[in-house]
Amino acid sequence: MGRKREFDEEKALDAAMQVFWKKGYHATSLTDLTTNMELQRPSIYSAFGDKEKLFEAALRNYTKLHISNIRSKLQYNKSVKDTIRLFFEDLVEEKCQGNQNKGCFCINTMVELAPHDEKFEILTREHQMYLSVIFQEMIQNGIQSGEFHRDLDAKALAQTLVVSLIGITVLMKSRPERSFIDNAIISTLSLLK
Amino acid sequence: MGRKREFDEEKALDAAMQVFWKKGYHATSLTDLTTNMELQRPSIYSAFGDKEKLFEAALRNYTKLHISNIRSKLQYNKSVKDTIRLFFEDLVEEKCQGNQNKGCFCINTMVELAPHDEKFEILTREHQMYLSVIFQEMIQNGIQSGEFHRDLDAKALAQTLVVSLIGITVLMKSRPERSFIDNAIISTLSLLK
DNA sequence: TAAATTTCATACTAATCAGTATGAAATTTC
DNA sequence: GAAATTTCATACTGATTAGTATGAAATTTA
Repeated sequence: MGRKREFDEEKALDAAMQVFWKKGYHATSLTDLTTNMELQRPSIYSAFGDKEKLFEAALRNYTKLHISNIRSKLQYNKSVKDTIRLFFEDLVEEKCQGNQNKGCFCINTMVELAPHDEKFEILTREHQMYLSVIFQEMIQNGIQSGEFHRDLDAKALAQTLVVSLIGITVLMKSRPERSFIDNAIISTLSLLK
Repeated sequence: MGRKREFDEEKALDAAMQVFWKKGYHATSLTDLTTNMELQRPSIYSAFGDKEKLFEAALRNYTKLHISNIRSKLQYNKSVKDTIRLFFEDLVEEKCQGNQNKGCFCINTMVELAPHDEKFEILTREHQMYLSVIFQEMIQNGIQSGEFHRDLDAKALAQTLVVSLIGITVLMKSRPERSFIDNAIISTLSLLK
């Protein structure tokens, strides 16, 4: 019964994600959203609730995509260390180029909203923890296979990688010299041995 | 000639700095500013220009204070490594407590404004570069005194410390387990040897 | 003391904000 | 095909936004 929805909810959410990712929560207006989602206001409100609900949905959409993206980039091939190195180098490469310096939506939200809203404090924290677990598993594989020393602290090193990842992602927003980032990557990866 | 200014410009700027530091640029309204600066709108506009000018003045005020703050915390005493360790541990301690998770004003701005305004891209980048130079000088001292290996890359390690500092400062906004941060500090400092 | 000048407080502006009421268009169920 | 139901577009709401015009209060120069 009733009329059929004319818009693709998933596409609309992706568009919302892009806008919030680029501009953040407060700098994004409903007008920005209607323009980019190609939807009228009532459609947005009926499908996603208010601005904050939409933001949360967009962020959850992002973290899900982000995790699967990272998982595929970290597919085990030969050396764990080389895989991680390539991951970091790719990060620098893609963020330097076309990608207009949006950084990581989750990190942006950690800075903008986590201190003011427990919901986002938890959401962003759990995402980072999840990332550290992925790194930890990789490092453990490296230990098992003999690539790394037996007495390496996989958990601690994985958490260090996450801290480094955040630092690099944030610092790149100020477009520092390439070598600044490269040096940080080299030093950090030298911990894996 | 004319009436004397009744307010302390420096105090007003400090108050503005606190508000922008806590809430960021977009989430801070002129009403927030008049309340916290205890000034009427026309007084703010005549003394500092518009909202963006005031923000820039507040940020410059912050970076100046921040540098002198860090310089005093990094006063050389005995071991360079211990001094740096203490610096990072203090950071965790103070940000965990009373300080209501504001993080670093400069880093917050790097995330919120640097990608959208070249003026802030430059300002925040230069601040981070300045910090790395301070670390670099310390590490060079450590090499000179024999505390560190002769072949340590002081510049690269200093830049790594800055990346780590940023990562930790940002991650703490999501209030992760204390050990997460502690592990990152221990690992990163293990590069100084 | 009088004129000149600056600060400050009130009250305002036009624009934009998030969110919604209303009714027409479209589709389904009966 | 008629009634019921849902979506969509237009146009609106009251609140809040950044920024300012105006005049009174206060101080200085002459």
